[in-house]
Amino acid sequence: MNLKELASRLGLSPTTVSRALNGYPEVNEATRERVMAAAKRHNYHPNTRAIRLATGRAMAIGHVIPVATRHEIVNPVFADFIAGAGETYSRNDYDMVLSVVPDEQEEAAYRGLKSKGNVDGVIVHAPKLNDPRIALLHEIGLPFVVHGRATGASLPYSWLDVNNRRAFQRATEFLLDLGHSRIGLVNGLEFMDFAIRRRTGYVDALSARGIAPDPALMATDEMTEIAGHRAARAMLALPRRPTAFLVASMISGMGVRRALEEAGLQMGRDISVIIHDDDLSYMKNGDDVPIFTATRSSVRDAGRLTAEMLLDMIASPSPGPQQRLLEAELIIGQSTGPCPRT
Amino acid sequence: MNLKELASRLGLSPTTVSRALNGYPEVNEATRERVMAAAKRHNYHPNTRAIRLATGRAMAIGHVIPVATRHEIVNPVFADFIAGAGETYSRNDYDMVLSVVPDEQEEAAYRGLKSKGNVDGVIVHAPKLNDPRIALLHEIGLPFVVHGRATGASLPYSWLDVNNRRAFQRATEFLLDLGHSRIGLVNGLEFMDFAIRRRTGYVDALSARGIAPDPALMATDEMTEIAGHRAARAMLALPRRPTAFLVASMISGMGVRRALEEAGLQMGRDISVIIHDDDLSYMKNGDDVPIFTATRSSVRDAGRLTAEMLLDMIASPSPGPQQRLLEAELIIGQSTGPCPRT
DNA sequence: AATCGCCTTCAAACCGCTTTGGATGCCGCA
DNA sequence: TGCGGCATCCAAAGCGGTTTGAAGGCGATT
Repeated sequence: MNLKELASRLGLSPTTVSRALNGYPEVNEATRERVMAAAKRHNYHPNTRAIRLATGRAMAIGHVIPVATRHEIVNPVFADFIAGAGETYSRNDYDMVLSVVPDEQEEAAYRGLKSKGNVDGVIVHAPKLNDPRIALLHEIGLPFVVHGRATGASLPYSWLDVNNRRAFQRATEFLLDLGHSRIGLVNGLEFMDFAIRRRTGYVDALSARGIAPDPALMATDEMTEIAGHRAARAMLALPRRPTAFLVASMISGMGVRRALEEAGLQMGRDISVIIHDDDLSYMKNGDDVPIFTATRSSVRDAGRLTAEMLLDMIASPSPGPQQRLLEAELIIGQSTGPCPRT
Repeated sequence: MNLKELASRLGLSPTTVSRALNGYPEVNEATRERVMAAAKRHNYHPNTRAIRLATGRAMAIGHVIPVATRHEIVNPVFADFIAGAGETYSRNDYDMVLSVVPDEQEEAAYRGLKSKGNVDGVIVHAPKLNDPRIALLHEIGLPFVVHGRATGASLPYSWLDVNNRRAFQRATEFLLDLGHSRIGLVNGLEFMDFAIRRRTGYVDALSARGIAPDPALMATDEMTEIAGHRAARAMLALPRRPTAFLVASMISGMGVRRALEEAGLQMGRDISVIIHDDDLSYMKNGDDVPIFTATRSSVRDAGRLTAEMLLDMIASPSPGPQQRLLEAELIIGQSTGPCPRT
């Protein structure tokens, strides 16, 4: 069942039927209702491919996911972000198209999306220091919003980010207030923008109290259980071990916890841990009482909001970029306590 | 730059240019080369929307992700499966479109995908006992492949699955051979097809040795750290606690490990644990030596293969369904050992 | 020399919708 | 009575490709 057939059944022209269905004013209300009823009765759904060609809009948003032969990126946070963004798309009748490409083909993927007209815009994930994608997308003229920020970018761009610096600064201060002064930072990879900001927050908080950051207490690696474990174990083996850890993610946190348990230390009593909690749906930080004290910010909400921002931009392009900074909450769990006297 | 313009620059008709670019035989080789060169020079990429309308094919595969207000589903396995499938799509110039919809709209989502012509086929995730989606997709005539199987389905369908029953049977036998006889099963939700099969494997192995399954040793819940911890702790509190655990996932396994550590039990010595390892890229089971003894099967490979199967079916429709059963490997890690004498 | 057939190329229809630029009919008003 | 204006509706021209049916050119066959 297509437009033409529906129109002929109704004894109307395709023009009128199209307008009736799309809510244009120049059609008689009685006619409109007749058309709507017939459309429903015959289960008519306009062909998306035709709409797209006729309107020149793709009604789709792209997400390019570079996938290295080396691991990284297919990160656990991604699934929840996508779920959030996807909800927004569904509500607005947009499609979400994912391009999974080897990372050396990332640029080609963006260019292809634009020149082949597959999408109306893209969301940029996991921005890095001096991320080249921002200049690239400007050049090819594809609307985009970055989830996160890219330190070093010279061009203006739209973004939505969590205040990572502030979150880690507050977490550090919280630990300092509990009497901890040797605080291990188990950070993500520090070419990732968020990791840079988190370290800054940590360093700033220490410096503000006159504590010089100790490089031996600052680890940077992938946010996996393995890496978290490795980093924590190394720090616990130091002559003056840390009395607290600040950890980049829930998963790293599990590795840290494993190291603590191996060392016979009880979390929350012998040693304190704060993690960053993305509030992942399959990796909750406890039921009622949080396991870990954490800086929390829902990455799923971020997905929802980032997508909304992009759809807004596409619907009503404005000159300047849109930007939004979310604050993480600091939630108190069972993993922190006063620094034990030594 | 579009076909018509390119054609006129070359002094050819759109027909010829189109055929030259698409490798049709009825065009002079010299002409073809001239066309190819011009296309490259002018950076011509055919408009996807036009191709789709003209050919009637969407060149896209859909994945419907129902998202409950309650948790579940946005599961960690999903990201890796998608990454695998996405690789296949990219290689074949297909788009991957994800529909994230509230679960009560799942049926409508499939119908919409078909009637609006957004996709050429879909992949069905996480099949349940008597999954209604199979009959639905048959009815609406959308090609599909199921990742997993759906016990109770009466219609034939294509699927790719891991031999979950066999994997858990072998794992159970392995533990039995080590002298364990009280083995706790920390399973996923048992309306999920894979969880049913795993339990069957476990029960079969026990029965074959004349051991009656003890309901107190069989837990079923979501595969989260929290739930794994809860289940293991409950079993460890039994008068006759298990000496081994068989666990549905890496993440549940971390919860189990936490329970063991709380109970002061050393994994691999005091108590054995086998998990199922989906070989997730961000949640590796150890570097060189596996942490957990595990039944392993890469869900990313599964994604790749499932997508290939679907593309095959679309390219050359055959009457019968395609089916493929992968075997999991049993890899030995540090979490298992002989049953300690009591 | 006329005919046949192959190799190339092209004009035009088509995919299913949107949108422009009228057309038609009717009412109100001068 | 004549005409402007409004409310409705429609024919046809896109959108940018693919594909059908046909035609021109040319060497080979008879």
